[in-house]
Amino acid sequence: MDQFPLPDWCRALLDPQDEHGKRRQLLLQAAFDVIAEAGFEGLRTRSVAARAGVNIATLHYYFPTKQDLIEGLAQFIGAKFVSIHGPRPRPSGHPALDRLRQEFSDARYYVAHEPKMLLVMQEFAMRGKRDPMVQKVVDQMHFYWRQGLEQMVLDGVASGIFRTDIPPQELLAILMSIFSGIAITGGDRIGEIERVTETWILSSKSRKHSRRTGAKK
Amino acid sequence: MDQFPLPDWCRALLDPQDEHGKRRQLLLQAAFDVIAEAGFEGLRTRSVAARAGVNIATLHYYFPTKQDLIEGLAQFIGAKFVSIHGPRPRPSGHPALDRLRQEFSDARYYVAHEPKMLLVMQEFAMRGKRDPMVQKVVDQMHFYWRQGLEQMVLDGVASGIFRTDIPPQELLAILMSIFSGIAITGGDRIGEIERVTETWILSSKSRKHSRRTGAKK
DNA sequence: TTGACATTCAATCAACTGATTGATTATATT
DNA sequence: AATATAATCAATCAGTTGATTGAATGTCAA
Repeated sequence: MDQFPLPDWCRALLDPQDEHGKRRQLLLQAAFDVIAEAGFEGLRTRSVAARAGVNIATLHYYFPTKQDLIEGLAQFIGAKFVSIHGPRPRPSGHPALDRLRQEFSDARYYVAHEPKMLLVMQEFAMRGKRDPMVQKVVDQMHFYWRQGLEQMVLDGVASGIFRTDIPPQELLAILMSIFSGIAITGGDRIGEIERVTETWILSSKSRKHSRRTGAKK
Repeated sequence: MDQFPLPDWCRALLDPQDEHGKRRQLLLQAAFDVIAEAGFEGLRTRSVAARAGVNIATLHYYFPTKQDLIEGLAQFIGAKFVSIHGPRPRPSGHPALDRLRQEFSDARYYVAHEPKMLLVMQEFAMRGKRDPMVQKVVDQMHFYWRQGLEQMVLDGVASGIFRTDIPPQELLAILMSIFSGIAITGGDRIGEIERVTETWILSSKSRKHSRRTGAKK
């Protein structure tokens, strides 16, 4: 959505200049679609080639093995994930609160406009359990996400906008659980969850910020 | 662990008398193990038969098609899921709080002693998206779980042990998100999450109950 | 014993699947 | 023009996979 600072490890994948890179992306997008529809369970190199409109041998020209294709796609969606965001919430004057609301905005955006992304992400998270190369990328993304949230929590507690009677690490743990839960439960009720989260996490003296004027459509 | 009241739809599956039923369960357990190790992605009828120590044709005698095996397993783990629980928490005098702590106890127990169960459950949840018959069973379990939590929330709010300034449906939504999150994030930090949850959810006048004397090993 | 039924398995089938081969075409370089 | 390189594809291979067949084995009642 907006421009966010991207981590180093994902820049190269998102702006292809050469034909070779574009062709690669076409195949990766095809693989993405196939997995979104049929899961890893139904991922066939032939399906990917057919969807991309190329011969099966051409696919193997760009990705010598199926595993190469999968690892390439892991990088691809990893890069996409950190570059796609929901609309920025109206600034509240408190960076930590803005960051929290951004997280919910992202969640809403993915559920509404990029459901395939969440689905494929889940597929990769599960595959990672049996595929070290995939797990590496998953861990990378998870670390990046966790780091951002941790910074938010520390900032929020330090600045007094978040309640200070709960250790930051505990806040971080439950927030991560909440957002992970949203991603898999499909994300109905995000509105309710956001309201409760703010009620819970904001310090009593900062409750005046607790509600925005209206929800974006 | 303890005896819990079981819903009707899962009794028949758990106490086999006849040889036929036992053989069936042996095959289902084998399928469970294969999925736990390789996911649906790696589920092969031959692997299941081999692990059960029977001929592939014998498997097809009990489960004419692979789909039959999968649906049978869905019922099987559905039944197991409602019958396996963590140890009962020490009674606090408040049913709703006991129920909440039971939920965390269950979460701990599954993470520590039945990690395969959580893994396979996730596999089925994902497969359900492309398999209506599986989804039916998944929905059944989800509904059963949700209903129990909803009852807890309503009870907790009505009895005043839970804070009353948050609508019950919002409490329910975020609690489900939290527990879903725990199940997939692997469940480290359950202790922290439980502490924060109680801090958040208990009404101010009932905080004296908020901590137990010690955590079970 | 005989016959009906349930259970098991070796052998096999047809379709699928990841990957390779060898030829062909397009583009760029000398 | 001649040569090299990149890209593409039809055809094919070897191994896999869900499922079937038909024979063998066991069990129990008549």
